[in-house]
Amino acid sequence: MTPYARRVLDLVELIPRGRVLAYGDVAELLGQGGPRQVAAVMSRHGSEVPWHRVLRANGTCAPEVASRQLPLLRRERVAMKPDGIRVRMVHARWVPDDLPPHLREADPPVNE
DNA sequence: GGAATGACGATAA
DNA sequence: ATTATCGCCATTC
Repeated sequence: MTPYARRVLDLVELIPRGRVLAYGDVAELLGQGGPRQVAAVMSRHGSEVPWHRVLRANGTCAPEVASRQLPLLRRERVAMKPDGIRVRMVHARWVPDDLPPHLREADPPVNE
């Protein structure tokens, strides 16, 4: 398990029940990597965390896991669009007010 | 160390 | 609405 993967999982752990983040949101909050890097971590280690609270930016689930993910989201009463397969990101997206310091940057600048 | 990979995202057609 | 293209970047070959 790489240090980067560790931070991704630590952040996903913090997503409250009933709220979600896009892969890209996780990357941006960490200030490192991108959506695909977060997705790669979830693919390998997702089972260790509330993986179902991470999905695509447009509110859809990754096709590979949609059949398992959708019921879990509904069970948490996550706001869905009328089609029932897309999350209303504008309502369900989690906006953390303060994030633990250790999730910030991998190598903090030793200077400045 | 360079190339390939990929639970993505934004945009264009 | 759907498909195609390209950028992204940590990890893995």
